[in-house]
This record gives sequence, C-alpha cells and structure tokens, in this order.
Amino acid sequence: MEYNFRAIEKKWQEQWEQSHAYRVSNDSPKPKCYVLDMFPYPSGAGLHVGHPLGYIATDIYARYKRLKGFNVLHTMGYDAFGLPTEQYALETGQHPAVTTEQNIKAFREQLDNIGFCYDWDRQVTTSDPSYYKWTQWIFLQIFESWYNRETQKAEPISTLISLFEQNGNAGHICPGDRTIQFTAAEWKSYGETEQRNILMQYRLAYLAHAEVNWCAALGTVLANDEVVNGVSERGGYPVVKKKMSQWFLRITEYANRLLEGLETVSFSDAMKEMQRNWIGKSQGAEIKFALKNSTENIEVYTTRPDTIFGVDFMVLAPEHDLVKSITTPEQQGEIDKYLEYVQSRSERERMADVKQITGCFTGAYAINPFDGREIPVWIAEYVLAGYGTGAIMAVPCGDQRDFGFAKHFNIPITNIIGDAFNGEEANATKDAKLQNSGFLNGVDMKTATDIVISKLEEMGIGKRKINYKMRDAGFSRQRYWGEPFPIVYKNGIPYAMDEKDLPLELPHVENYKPGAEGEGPLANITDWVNVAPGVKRETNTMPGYAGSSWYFLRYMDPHNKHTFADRKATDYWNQVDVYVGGTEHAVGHLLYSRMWTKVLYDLGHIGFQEPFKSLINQGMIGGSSRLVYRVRGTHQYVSHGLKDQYETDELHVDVNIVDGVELDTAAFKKWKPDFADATFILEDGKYICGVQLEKMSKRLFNTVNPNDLVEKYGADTFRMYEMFLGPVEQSKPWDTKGIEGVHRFLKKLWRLFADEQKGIIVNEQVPTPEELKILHKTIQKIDHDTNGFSYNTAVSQFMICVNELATLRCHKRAILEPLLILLTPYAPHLCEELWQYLGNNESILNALYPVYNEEYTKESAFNYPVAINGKTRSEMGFPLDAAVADIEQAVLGNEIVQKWMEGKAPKKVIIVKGKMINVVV
RNA sequence: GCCCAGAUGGCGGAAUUGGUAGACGCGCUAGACUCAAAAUCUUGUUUCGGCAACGGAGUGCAGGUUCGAUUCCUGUUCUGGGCACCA
Repeated sequence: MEYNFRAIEKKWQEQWEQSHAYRVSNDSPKPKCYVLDMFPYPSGAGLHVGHPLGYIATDIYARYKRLKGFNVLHTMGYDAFGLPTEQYALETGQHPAVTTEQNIKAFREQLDNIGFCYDWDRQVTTSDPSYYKWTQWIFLQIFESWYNRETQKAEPISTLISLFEQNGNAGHICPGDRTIQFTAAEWKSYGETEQRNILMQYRLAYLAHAEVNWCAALGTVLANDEVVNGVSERGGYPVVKKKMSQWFLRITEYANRLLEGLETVSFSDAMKEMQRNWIGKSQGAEIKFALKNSTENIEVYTTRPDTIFGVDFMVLAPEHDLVKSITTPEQQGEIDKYLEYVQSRSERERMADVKQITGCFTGAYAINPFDGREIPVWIAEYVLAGYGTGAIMAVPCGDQRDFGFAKHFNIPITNIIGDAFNGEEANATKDAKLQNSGFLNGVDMKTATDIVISKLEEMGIGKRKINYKMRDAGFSRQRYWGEPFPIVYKNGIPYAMDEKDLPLELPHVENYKPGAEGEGPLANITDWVNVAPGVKRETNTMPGYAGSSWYFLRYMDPHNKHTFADRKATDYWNQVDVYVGGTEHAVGHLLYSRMWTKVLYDLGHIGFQEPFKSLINQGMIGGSSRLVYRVRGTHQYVSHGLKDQYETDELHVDVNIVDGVELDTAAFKKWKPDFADATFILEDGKYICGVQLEKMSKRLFNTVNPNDLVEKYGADTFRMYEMFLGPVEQSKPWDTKGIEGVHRFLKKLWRLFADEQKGIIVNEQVPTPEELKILHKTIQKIDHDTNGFSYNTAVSQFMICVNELATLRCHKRAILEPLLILLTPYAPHLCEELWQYLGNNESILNALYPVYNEEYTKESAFNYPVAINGKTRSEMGFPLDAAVADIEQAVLGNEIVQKWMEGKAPKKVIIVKGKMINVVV
C-alpha cells in the first residue's frame, strides 16, 4: 500500500463535495469564526504560485478553528470589474463579461485542485448584477447621507433638510464650500436647483470637478498606471490634465474615526502606521495673508505658525484659483510658460524631483500681518493643490525645501533662529528662541505657537486648525467595465434612482471606445443614456474598489434578494476575525472598506463599525527569472559562467524548462520557433542560466502554475511546501527546488501507518513515555504555531516528530491518531484517507483537536552552556531544582572553566535557571 | 522625494523576555541496498587553521549599551511594497 496521492486527493475532493462537507450554516450553537481572504481579480494569466500563499494559510486556520469547535465562515469570490479586462476587450473585441466568465472558470479549477475548504455556495462575483445591485444600493445610501459633525456620524440627508428648515446652516461649516451660509427663510426661498446644489456640498457621495489624465491622441482618460514618464503607455502620446465632473466619497469626514478605529483592531504596527500617515493628521493654523493692492487674501495652512516672521516668500500650487487674478501683466508670459510645463508633470514627479527646483514669480506681494513686510508670491510645482489650502508660507531658515527654493531663486533669507541656523542648510528645530520676530523676540518656539494663534484669532485673520493629508476619494471612472451609477440627471441635477429599479444593469456594448469628450463608453449608447427628454443617465462607472468595499458582508448572506445582507446574519458573523492579504492594499482597499462599514453602521444597517478585527499581511512571492545569453548576431547561446568572453544579449527563458539553473536544451529548442536551431556553448557539459529576482509575471516567463506542482506532487505536498517556504508575512522568491523534501516527509509519515507489502501496520500497543513526550511536544508547538499563523515552523515540527517516531519505529494508534488530527489542516486529503484506514467512520474534519498535557514533556535537568567572559567554553548538566550555590561551586571546580580562568578570581558568576551560566573574570 | 518593511551558510529559513547562532528542509558529500537505476536508509556539511582534540572569525555595513546582542540604541547602504485612476 503506497501513498497514491492522485487517487486519494481526487477521491476526497469528490467525497467532500457530495457530502457538502464545507457548507456553513448561519445558525449554530457553536462560537463563530470568520476567516477571510482578499478575493482575487480574475486576470487572464490565471493563478500563479503567489496567489495561494494566503489562501492556504487561511484554509489551514479555518480548518484548525473548525477542529477547535468553531462554526467557521470561509468562502471565496471574484473582484471581477476592472481595467485589464476592458483593455483586453479593446484589443481583441472579446466582451469583458465573456472574458471574465472564462477567467473565473479557470481560477476555480486551479483553486479546486488545491483542496480548499471554501463554502462555494456563498461565492460572490462583483460584476454579477445580483451583487452590484447592492453596490449601487450602498452607493445611494452614501449619496443620501451627510456627515453630522455634532453627532460624529452619517445621517440621512432628510435630517439635514429639517435642520436647514429650522435654522438654515447656522452653526455649521459646509464641508464642500465653507462660504455657503443661509438662514431658514433663505433656504425655503431657494428653488430646487439651488437647494440640491447646496445639499451636494454636504452629501457623502458628491459631484465635483477634478483633473484626470487626458490623452487627446487616444481620446481617452488614462489611469496613472497607463501613463509612463508623462506619455501614454500605449503609443507614447502626450498626456495632460483635464478637469471633468466626477463623483467623490467624502472620506475626509471620517478621517478622525478611521484614525481612532485603528486603536480597536489588531493590525500590524506597520500597517497602522501606514494608514495613519495616509490620513496624515496634523495640528497647526490657517492664516489669511492680505495681498498688496488687492482685496483678495491668500489662505495658507501651516504647522509652524511660530515662524511667521521668517516668511520670506509664499508659494501657491500652480492650479490655485488665485493665480489667474494676482499675476501681474509683466509676469503673465513667464507664468503661462510655467503652467504649461506643470501640465505635463505627474503628481509623483512633482513630489519626487527635489533636486530640480522650479517655480515662477507671479509679480504679486502678500503682506505679513504682524510687521507689514511685503512677501513675494510664487507658484511652484512642489506645492500640491489638494493638500491644505494649496498655498504655503515659506520659511527658508526652517524648512529645507523652502531653503533650496530661496537659494535657487536668490530670495533673501531671514534668520529667526539665531545660531541654530548656519546659512548652509535649514534647521527645522522647535526648540530655538525666536529672533528677528517682532513681539516674539526671545520667546521659545513652542510658546510662540500659542501666542501667534491667539493673536491671529483676535485679529480675525487666522485660527487653530487640524488638517488631514487624506483627500476625498475619487469615485468616477471613464470606463465601461464597472458598476453603472444609479443616478439620473434631470436638467443637469443628479437624482438617485428608485431602489426598486435596481440593479441598473450595465448595457451590452459592441464598442469599448470612449465617448466624444472622454466620457466612458456608455456615453455612446444614446438610447440608454437618454431616459426621457431632459433626463440622462450618468455615463461614468464606479472604480475597482467599489465592489471590494463590502464583499465580506455579502458572504454572510449571499443569496438575499431583499437586502445586501440580513441583519441577523451580519449580527451573527459580525467582524471578520482574521483577514489575510497583501500589503499592497494597505491604504486603498482597507480604508475604503473601513469607511463603507462605518457609513452602514451609522445608518443602522449593521452592528459593528470596524470590518476586520485582525489583519495579516502575506508577503509577495517574487519570481525568480532564468536568463540565457545569446551571442550577439548569432543563434549561439553561451552558458552563464562563460558569457563574459562574448558580447551577448540577455533573454528571459521559461523557468519551467530549467531545472534549478540548468537549462533543458532540448526543451529550449522546442519552446519557440526562434530557438529551433539554437546551439550551445556549455560549461562542464551543462548550460547554466543566469538568475534574476523580479516580479512574477507572464511577460518574464517566471510564473509557476500551481496545477503543474499539484499534478506532480499532490495538493497536500503543495500546500505544505508553500507554508514551509517561510513566514506568511515575509516576501520571498519562489523556488520549486525544495518541494521534494516536503513530499518525502509525507511519504515518510505514510510509512508510519502503512507498509507497501503489509498494508496498515498501526498497532494498539501502549505508548512509552518517550513517544508521549514527542507527541505532546508536537501538540503544544503545532497548536501554538497554527493559532499564530507560524506555519513554516509548524511544518518543521511535523518533520521533527515524524523523524523521531520513525527512528523509534512507533506505529501506535495512541500516538498516530492525534498526530493525524494535528496535520489535517495542512494535508487534509492524506489525513482523511489514513483516518478512514484507522477505522473511523466520521470525517476527520469534525474530529476533536488533541489537548496538550504538560505531564509528558516535563524536564528534570538541563544541560547548561558554560561561558567564560561571555564566550561559551563548555557544557554542564544540572537538575533544574539545583541550588544556585551548588551550581556555582561545581562550575568553578570544573577543569575547563579553571583552564579558561587562568588562575584569576571570578568577579561574578551569572546563573540563569534553565538558560545559561557565565563566569566573569 | 515621502511612508512602511526586510537583510542570518551555496539556497529557503530557525532562534520565548537580550542567554549554546545556523533547528527543519533543499543542494552538495561519502557510504549501504541494487546487475543498474529509482526509491529508501546512514554519514558529513557556516568559514578559516588543524589528522584530531581544539582554536580564530562570523547574523548587510560603522559605532554604542551590556557579564552577554541576530535580538536594544544611533548612523548608514542595499532590496521590496505603497504614494491617491492597476488590482
């Protein structure tokens, strides 16, 4: 009886499916546990070995929790809307819906191969109308809400209207436009258009104008990803900014709650830090500077109001509204030239290029409110319109970027920090005593901050302000393959569609070309757009993150036709207990889904406001590419070690035809027609490939398909090998080499149970203390490591355990049966098979997890490392309960110790019980 | 540029709270079984010196704290991820 993994895995996968072994009920007396994977985008490339890393980890955890007596929700779905499918459609004419369906089928096949315990009855697909009906519904909830800063939560827009009817907007700051102020009487006098326009400035989903990457040559809006070095990736055409009307989510209203919520969840500190930095809360002041010869003001936000006497110039973002009105005629030409230059620059380039200093003087001067000094006003690309007020006061002696700017443009620098400023570089100190600072002279900076703010508030030209770096989330895409907005425009004013008319289905199109003005392809379907005279649909679609912002709720109640998920179901499953996915989603997806959850909570639709109780970030699996070297101008390929003797070109070669680093030259010739007549210059009779670590990608021929490995070694081996590679959280390059070792381990384990000739060899003998010690050490370690997602060390412990049991020739049921249960989460097929051989009728999936008993693992003595001056020189064994004085005496009497002490007297003897001994001389 | 993370043998990695660096596996090495191969089992494997006993060095780099540092602190280099329309 040998380990025939192919038959075993097929048998049990069919068995589990037939018996609905992984179906989960929303009604169970057991405690619940919700284990979630980040669902994949079903790309045409299929799954590679990087994808299942997190899935296997959660699968092990889900199975472990089930054995521990939990009712576990664990399921899978597809994040199916997105750009690549649409691009594929543009290239091939293949409809995205068709491509998506094919891709999902391929993904499912690959996933099934690995033996996951998903409840597939709960699968969701974001591009399915029965799913995006509720994405649209939630969007409308957001659209029909505003954020009440008094109550600190989202409320229906109707509560805002009643407020307006009673008091106008007195006592409120309108989040969208702070200049809006009106009384109740005024509100009532407004027409519908005016009222709706005001409400738009409050809504949590609102329309505003924002810039997009516009490529005139392609006639389309491009994603940042499609723009490379300022030109389009396709065709290399110029890309400029274009303002378009777009939907936004007012996530900034939730900034503080998103920040505070982090205290209640268990994410890694790094992850929390990244989110905090993204939210970017800072305290400072907003200050109005009057302009010389003008009635307008420049409003700046600064975290350092104490340095106000050191302001030597002001900088506006090039997009700032004031630029047009304050530029003097003499400077107009220069400014126009500069604005044209900035048009071509991406935000990333503008922030990253610090060596290259650019800017342009507007000709205007601001006035320092305290000493009346005239301050030149510049524009420069390093100031971004979206942050703060889009204008800064520049203090060159205290800020390095301002300093560089002043030096570059020869702007005189005022030193307000005395000796702390050396004239060579800025000093951002907060501890100096101020100089050259009028009434603040001699005051230390920390005190000055409060003085300045009070004074500004007194003068009515400034106030204390908390600022967030985070901006509202753009929610429109000029694309086809996304959720249509459930919005119609009547005479240009957006209205929510009636709930009963949802879903608004994505109409079928034949053509994925953009609309005339760069709108999405939907704009071309005129009979869909024009609902009635004067009534038009929104032609943009929602972004990729819409569907993924709430899918974890739909899993709880995926077939519900009346609501996105029944309240009973969301109350039962509640927060996701463990969420596993890559750090690349650290800010985007995680912040958006946290916000959506909070909105739904505020509106009373669910009972919790943080979606994910704990989060584990799986590392990326990198590709390890293989390279061959073609001698230039020939069909001759030279081995890596000899390539320096020739002039060569480097080519990527499919990693699947390379064994380690040795190229299968026959397979290479067959790989592509170009290589059919290849000849090789070998070293030691072999062709050795170069190795390069990079992203795993189809283009680099370094992807490894899990199917191939499952076929060769079986799913159980594949699962354990992926876990054995290293910590789940750590990024690492893929290397198939070591998989043999794990496969050998499973075969060795099999041989503890079964013999090729004799069949099952498990006996009923009573285990020895030694065997029990091995078992219980293993129980302890596996339980601990499985619970803590430390799967690589768990696999290692299984190996140690099996090695030791094999040495002892232990085939005892009392030892092997508990071991099998421990291993089930890792290698479910093999364990189920052996479990059945042991005569169990019930599936091992529902077995009881073994309990660790300390009695069996107790040690009575310890072999101490003995160090002299911190260097280990010997070992000495002592009972654990030996008296310190006795140990000391024995150690000092030891021959080796005495040799190393060289006759000197010990200064100190350090004895740590059960750890080590160190003699200091 | 900014934010976050990582760096340990030929390779993946291990090392409770600061306490024997290199567990486990791969690869390599020598051997057993075999006509042979596969499979399996056994031996050795950080590096340098030495037949060995043993000794020196050693966790990216440079410092520091400590009886003792892969672990804590300061600085630095390199690599990976993110930076708001890829998912």
